[in-house]
Amino acid sequence: MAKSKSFHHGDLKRALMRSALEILDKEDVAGVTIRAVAKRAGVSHAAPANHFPDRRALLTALAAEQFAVVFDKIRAGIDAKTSDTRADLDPLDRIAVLFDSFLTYGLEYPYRYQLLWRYDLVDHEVEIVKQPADRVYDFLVGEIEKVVDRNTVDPDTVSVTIWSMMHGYLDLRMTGMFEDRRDRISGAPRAQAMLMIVRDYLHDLGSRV
Amino acid sequence: MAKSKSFHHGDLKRALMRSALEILDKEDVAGVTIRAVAKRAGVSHAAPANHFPDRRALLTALAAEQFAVVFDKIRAGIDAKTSDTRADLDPLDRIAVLFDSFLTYGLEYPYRYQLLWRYDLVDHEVEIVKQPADRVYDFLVGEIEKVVDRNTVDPDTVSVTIWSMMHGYLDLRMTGMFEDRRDRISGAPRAQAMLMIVRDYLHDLGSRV
DNA sequence: CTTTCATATTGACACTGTCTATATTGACTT
DNA sequence: AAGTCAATATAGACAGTGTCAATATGAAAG
Repeated sequence: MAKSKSFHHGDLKRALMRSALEILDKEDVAGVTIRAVAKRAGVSHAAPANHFPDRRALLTALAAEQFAVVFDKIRAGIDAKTSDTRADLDPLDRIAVLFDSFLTYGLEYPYRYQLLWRYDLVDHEVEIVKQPADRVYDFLVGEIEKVVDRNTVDPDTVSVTIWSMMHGYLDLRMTGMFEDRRDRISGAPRAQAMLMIVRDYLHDLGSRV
Repeated sequence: MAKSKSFHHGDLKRALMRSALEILDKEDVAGVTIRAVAKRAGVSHAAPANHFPDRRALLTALAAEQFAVVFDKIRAGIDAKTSDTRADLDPLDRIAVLFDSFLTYGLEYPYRYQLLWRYDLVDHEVEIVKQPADRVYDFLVGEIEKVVDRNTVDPDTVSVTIWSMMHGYLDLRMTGMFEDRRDRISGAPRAQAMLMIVRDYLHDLGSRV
């Protein structure tokens, strides 16, 4: 085997990513310093350099992994609901699962979620990030295209709009923008209400065909 | 006079904020370091401490100012359109102006816009930030309440949804999420198309009353 | 057993924010 | 007009950061 326990430390790369994630579960990405991660993994401050050329590379790898996690969450959610109802879900229900998976993830792991979109810390051009991120987005576009009539409205615009709404809500929540009176119904219930708006909108579009 | 030219430097506080903004127009907020701002203003690296206890305070003051700028933009936009048509705008048009002002600002000054929502760098609890930010948001809520029927849908949720969409689009654009095929119609035209969706949605809501 | 080379360590450098002690200087008091 | 005071600016230091270079370690290959 090539990846188990062999060298000085034994798969330090994985250990570093795990340490980084553990920090990210407690604090802001600012706390994920090379030195802190190294210390937590029990190695010297320069050891990570052998596996990640710089901090950006470490955080990029972490984000890539998490994008994949989100995609798996969506897939699992759809599978679960499908086997429940013993029938294929219609596009609106599948979009609802996407929406729900995303919001659940974001509300449960705010710092992980934030990392995903820190373009100053994560390289979104690199393939290991692009691919899993695309898979999620493409899924949304695919479902929207099934629902929407091209002659009535541009499916791309609808996709961008829904994705924006989803992300915007999570991002703004973390700034505290929606706290206090603004979010009397906060967190998941609010998200459900937002989903209803999307549902209504899409349903209306469908019936206009 | 108390604020013109008097002390060692002469209203260094203003000069520092101007320097910071100039940097922010060229690069990420990461480039807005205390030392860089000080150098640009022609003072020593510790001089800013007399006016801002720490970097957070400087960035908070900057964000506060910019929130006010955005609000003024909206107000000016509405005034302009009102004097054009020589009649009061209906709520949908006023929301359109809000939408447009925000997106124009965000697309023109991406780094300024991003600073507004960096809760790790800006104190959103402090009054100088809260007040101008609230004024913008309250404006949106006020107009939505005029359009929406409380029995059909919760106006708060609609406000949160629209605000989220607006912010989410700008934020995601900067990560590159909507580049390439995803945003063939990019920037302002895409924003216009999104606004259309909002318009349609709100209009339908209105006609259901 | 020796060589080899990926991996890990130590130490250094430039940069950051922030603290302390010191110097400057405009404005007010007498 | 002279002298005091308080606000403002400076210089230097410190701990922390990412990253680079030189060195050490040790598992696997010959």
